Amino acid sequence: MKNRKETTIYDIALKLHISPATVSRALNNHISVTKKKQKQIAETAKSMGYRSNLFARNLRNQRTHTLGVIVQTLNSNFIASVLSGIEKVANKAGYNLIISQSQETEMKEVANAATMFNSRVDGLIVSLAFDTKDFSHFDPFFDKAIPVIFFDRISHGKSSTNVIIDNCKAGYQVTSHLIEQGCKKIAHITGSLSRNVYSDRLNGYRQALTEHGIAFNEKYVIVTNMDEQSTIEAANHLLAMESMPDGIFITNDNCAVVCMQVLKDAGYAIPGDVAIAGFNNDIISRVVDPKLTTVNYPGQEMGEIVARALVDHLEGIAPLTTTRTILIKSDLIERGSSLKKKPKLSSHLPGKKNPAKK
Amino acid sequence: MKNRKETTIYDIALKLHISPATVSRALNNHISVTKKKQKQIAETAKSMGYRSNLFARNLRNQRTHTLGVIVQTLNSNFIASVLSGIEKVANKAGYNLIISQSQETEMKEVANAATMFNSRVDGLIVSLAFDTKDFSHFDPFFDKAIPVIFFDRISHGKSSTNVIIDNCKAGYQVTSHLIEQGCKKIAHITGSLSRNVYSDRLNGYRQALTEHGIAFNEKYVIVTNMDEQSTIEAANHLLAMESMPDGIFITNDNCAVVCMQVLKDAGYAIPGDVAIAGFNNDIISRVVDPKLTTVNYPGQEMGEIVARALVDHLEGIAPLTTTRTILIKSDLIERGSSLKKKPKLSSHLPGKKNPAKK
DNA sequence: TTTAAAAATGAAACCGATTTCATGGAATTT
DNA sequence: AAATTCCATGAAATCGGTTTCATTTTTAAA
Repeated sequence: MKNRKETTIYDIALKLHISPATVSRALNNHISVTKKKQKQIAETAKSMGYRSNLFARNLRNQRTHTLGVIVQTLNSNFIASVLSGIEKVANKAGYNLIISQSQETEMKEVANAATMFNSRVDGLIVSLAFDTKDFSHFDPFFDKAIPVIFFDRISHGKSSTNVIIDNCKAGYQVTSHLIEQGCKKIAHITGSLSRNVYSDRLNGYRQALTEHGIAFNEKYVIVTNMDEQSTIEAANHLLAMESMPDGIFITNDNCAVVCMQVLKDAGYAIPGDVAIAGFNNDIISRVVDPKLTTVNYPGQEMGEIVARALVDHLEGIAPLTTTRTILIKSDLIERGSSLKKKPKLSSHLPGKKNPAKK
Repeated sequence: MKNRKETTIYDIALKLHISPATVSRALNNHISVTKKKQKQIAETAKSMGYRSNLFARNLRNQRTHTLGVIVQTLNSNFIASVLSGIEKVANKAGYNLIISQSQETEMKEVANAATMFNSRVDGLIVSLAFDTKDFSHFDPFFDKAIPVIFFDRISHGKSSTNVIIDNCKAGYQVTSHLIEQGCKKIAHITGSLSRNVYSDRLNGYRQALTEHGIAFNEKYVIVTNMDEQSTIEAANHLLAMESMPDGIFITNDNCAVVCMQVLKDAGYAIPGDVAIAGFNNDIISRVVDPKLTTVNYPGQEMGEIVARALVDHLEGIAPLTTTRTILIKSDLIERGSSLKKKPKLSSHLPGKKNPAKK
C-alpha cells in the first residue's frame, strides 16, 4: 500500500554515524545532547522526511496521548460546541481525540467504552446516554486508574470529576420567571428523570413553585424521550387538559419550539395565552417567532474546562481529586416567548410587527 | 499511574505452558490451532483480563485502523450528521476516528493534516475550509498512497474520490422554483466562490435565470463569509437597493432565517413581498415561520457513503479508483417561505393561522 | 600535569504482538 | 511395518522508539 519505506531513527543514526539513542534524545530535546549535534540531527531528520512512529513510542511509553469522548449523539448543537471546546484544548496540548456516540442507548455506550478501553485512551470524557442505569462499564477505567470525567449528563453515584451547570438553580430561575410573568399553572416537559440534568431541573421547578405558594401538580409534569413526535403528543396532551396551563417550561429548545408550533397552530397566542421557556440557547431559540426564553448553556466553555481538567491531570499539573464537581455559570435569557409583562430590557423584545415600510 | 500490570500473551503462554506464538494465533482465530486449545486460550485470556495491545499490533502490522476526519467546524447540523454517519460505518468496521476542525482557516487545516499524517491514519476524510487555496498539505498522503476522500467541500483539481450532491442542479432547482413562483428579481447570498459548493450553486442559479430569459445581474449576488453579522449586512444591503429583489436564494438555512428575520423586522411579508429559499434542510427551516423552502442535504447518508467507500478500499473489497465522484441525491423542499402561488402539495403549507380555538 | 567530577554518547534490553521457518509427531499411504 | 505427507506448535526475528547502565570524552579542580 505505502510507497516509500519510512525513515526511522536508525536510518538517521546510520547516516550520521552515531547511535539511535542519541538521535532519540536529540529529537526529544534531551539536555545531554550538544546543541550543535541536536541541530544537525533535526535537520537531517527533516531532510529525510522522518516522522516519529507513535506506535513504537506508545508501546514503549505506555501512553497514547489520546482522549476518548463518548457522547449521546453528535446531532446536537450543544454537544457540537462542547466537542469544539474539547478539541481546541486537546489539540493544543498534543492529544488526539477518539469520539463515539451512544445514540442514547446503554448498549452502545457499553460497547463504546470497551472500544475506548482497548484503544488505551489516556483519559475518558463522557456524557451519559438517556437510559444508562448501570455504570459497571466504566469500572475497567477506575480499576486501572484511568481518569474519567463526566460532563452535563453525569452520574451522582460515581466518585469522579463532573462538569455541569447548576440545573436545579436554572430550573428554579426559569420557573420563577414564569411565575413573575403571571403564570399560575405551569407545565413542565422534560426527559428521563434518571439523568441529573432533568431531575435537577425538575427539583428547581418544584422549589420555585413551593416558594411562590403554588401547589405542585403531578399532572403538569410530562416525561418524554424528547424527540419531535413525543413532544407533539405532549403538547396535545396539555391542550386537551380541562385546566390548560398558562406557562410551559420545556427542557430543550428544539422541543420548546416544536411545542410552540403546535400551540400556535391550535390558535393560541404566545406568550399571551401560554408563556413558553426552553433550555440551551440554541440558535433556533433566536430565530423563532416570538423569540424563545431559554437558559444559556455554554457548551464550548464546558468542553474547554473538561478537556483542560483532564489534560492538566494527565500532565501532572493538577491532580484530579477523586470527587469534584465543577459548576459552570448558566443564565436565564428572557425573550418574547415568556414576556407577558413589560420587559426589563428592551433588547429582549420580540421583533416588532409591521412598522411602516421603508 | 496504572495499577495492575497488563496481561500479555506471554503471561497467558506461561500459564498454559505453551508459546506466545500459539496464543497469538489462537486469539486471531488462525486455522492451525486446535479448536480445543483455542477455546482454552480464549477462556484463560478472558479470565486474566487480557486486552490486546493495539500499539504492539499496529507497530508490527503497520496499520492503525484509524481514520482521520478534518471538517471546517463541529458546530453545524450538517457536519454533525455527516460525522454521525461516518462514525456508524467506521465503528462497525472496527475503525477508530480522529476528528479535528479547521475552524474555516487554511492554517489550522494544514496543522490538522500534519497531525493526522503523524498519527498514521489509514485514510483521511476531508471537507475543506472556507479559505483553503493551496492543497499541498495533502501531498504527504498522496505520496504514501494513503487514501483521501473529500466530501461536500471538495477540490475539483485533485484527482481523488469525492462525495457531493449536485450543487449546480440544486441551485438550478431552487432558482427555477422562485421564478415559477413569479419572482423576477432574484438575489443570491452565498459563500466563498473558491469552494465548489458555492460556485456550483451560483452556476445553477445563472443557468436557471438564463433559461427563463432573465438577465443575470451581478449586483444581486452577494458573497459573504456566512456568519450572522455579515448576513444581516447583506440583507440590509439588499433592502437598500433601488430595485429591491422579490426573491432571495441563500445557500445556508441559518443565514436564510437570519435574513428572513431582518426582512420581517423591516416590515416585509414573506413570501408576499419577498420569497426566500435556503439550503440544508436544517431543523431550523422547519420551525421558523413561515417554514423555509430549502434543499434537503442528506448528511448522515453522505457520511455513511464516504466511510463505506474508504473502509471498503482499505479492506481491499473495492479499490478506490483515483478519480471518482459520487453524487448523492438532493431534493428541493417547497415550503411557505417561497410559495406565492397555490402550492402543489398541501403538506408543504405553512402552519395555518388562528383557526377557532378548541 | 594529574586527578576528580561532569557531560555526552553508545550498547543493549525492553515494550507486546505477529510471522517466517524449522521441527516433532500424528495421520495417511503403500 | 515402513515411508510419506500433513499439521500443530515453538524459536526467534521483527516493528521503531526509549531508557538504563556503562563507557568515553570533556571540563574543572587540585
